[in-house]
Amino acid sequence: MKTDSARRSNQQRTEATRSALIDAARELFVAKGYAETSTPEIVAAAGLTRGALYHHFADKQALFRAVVEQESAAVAHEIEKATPATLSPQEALIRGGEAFLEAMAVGGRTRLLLLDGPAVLGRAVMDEIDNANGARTLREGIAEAMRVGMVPALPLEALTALLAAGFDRAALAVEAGGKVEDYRQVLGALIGGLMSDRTG
Amino acid sequence: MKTDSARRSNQQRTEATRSALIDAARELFVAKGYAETSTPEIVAAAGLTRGALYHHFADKQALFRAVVEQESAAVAHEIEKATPATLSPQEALIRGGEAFLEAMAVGGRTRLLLLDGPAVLGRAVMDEIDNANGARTLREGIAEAMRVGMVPALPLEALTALLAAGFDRAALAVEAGGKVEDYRQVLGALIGGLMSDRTG
DNA sequence: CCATTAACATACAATCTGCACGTACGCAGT
DNA sequence: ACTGCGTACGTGCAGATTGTATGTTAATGG
Repeated sequence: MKTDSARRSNQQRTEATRSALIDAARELFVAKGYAETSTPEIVAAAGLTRGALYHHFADKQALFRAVVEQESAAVAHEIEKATPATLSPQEALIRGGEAFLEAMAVGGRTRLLLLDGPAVLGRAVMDEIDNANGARTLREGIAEAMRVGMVPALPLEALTALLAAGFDRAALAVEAGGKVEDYRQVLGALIGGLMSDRTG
Repeated sequence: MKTDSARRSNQQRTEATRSALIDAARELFVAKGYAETSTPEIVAAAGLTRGALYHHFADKQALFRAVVEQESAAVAHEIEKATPATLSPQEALIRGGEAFLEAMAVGGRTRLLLLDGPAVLGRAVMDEIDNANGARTLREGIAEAMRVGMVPALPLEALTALLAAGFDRAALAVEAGGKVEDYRQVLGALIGGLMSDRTG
């Protein structure tokens, strides 16, 4: 039971090196982008060799996917933390949106999740990852709002996708120097307009 | 003044090979993505050598940018064609949106303009390209609608970006198999809701 | 008609990726 | 505790790719 650094179980070894690789990769992917980051760079930063990398991950893309999944889960977690089930659908949507924008302001999340992610992994994989994390929550929230009549009956999938796209774009714009207030205001107007709408 | 194939001026030579490279590159970039397409493949498809490519373009990325710019201009052109100045702001927005979705349904435009483009060239460059083409038109249309009071006073830049993001996402979703009608309906509801809104 | 330059083709150097091979340590069975 | 095996790596290699430097041909301008 000694937590010695030289004497560790295989399980903790694996855990440690996987984390080291993911963390090092994350930093480089964020700083230089996926394509411009080489595996020698990554393993050097992690204090390992490419042998370790290709033992734990099928290829460079699989490592990138692990980074993206971790990041997506982190964002989803922050959103869930901000939207307890006790909130009304309306409050949940608003708070969730706030939490999303705040979470996406961290480090290089926009680049990982909104730029390189879709291009490297493909939109289908990204949708899958999003769905396993935050997007499902959003869709359910909207469905709930629709059931209560807060929002007109519209194709759920489409509405979810378009709202998510708006939030994504807002996160991108804010990181690029746009004023958060502007985007919050427009997002609010868009959602608010929807709620007082009969257009169908 | 002979348009002989063997006897041609430098200008038409340049024009011809640039087009051949861009066309061949477009097809491969669409089919396999930017990263998975090699320059030997491109020049082989164009019936040239890499010498020609690197003579006309600084690097692979510059060739990709040329492809993206051509595609963006094509989309913008189709939108302009569908929105003559005689239309009311409201009609122009609706028709423009329709035209956009239709134009984006062509070949691999979503991949070029919405997936690989932002990742390879960066969001800033893509914004620049969009602005030089279609986005400016959209912003002016919205500004006009705002001036007439059709749409509440909101930060113009933000509103433009979020609406554009919605249309982008709709184009993506439609290509992925989503029903056009669904997205048109939601898009309409979003815009319609905005017009009958006091949220500000 | 000649000098210059543009428009290529070819050859080369530097990387990078993925895999095959080799090794040492942890782990289960006896 | 000893042994056989699989896991967790490190190392070396082959193929491919990018950008550049060098050479050649053809067009252009004086």
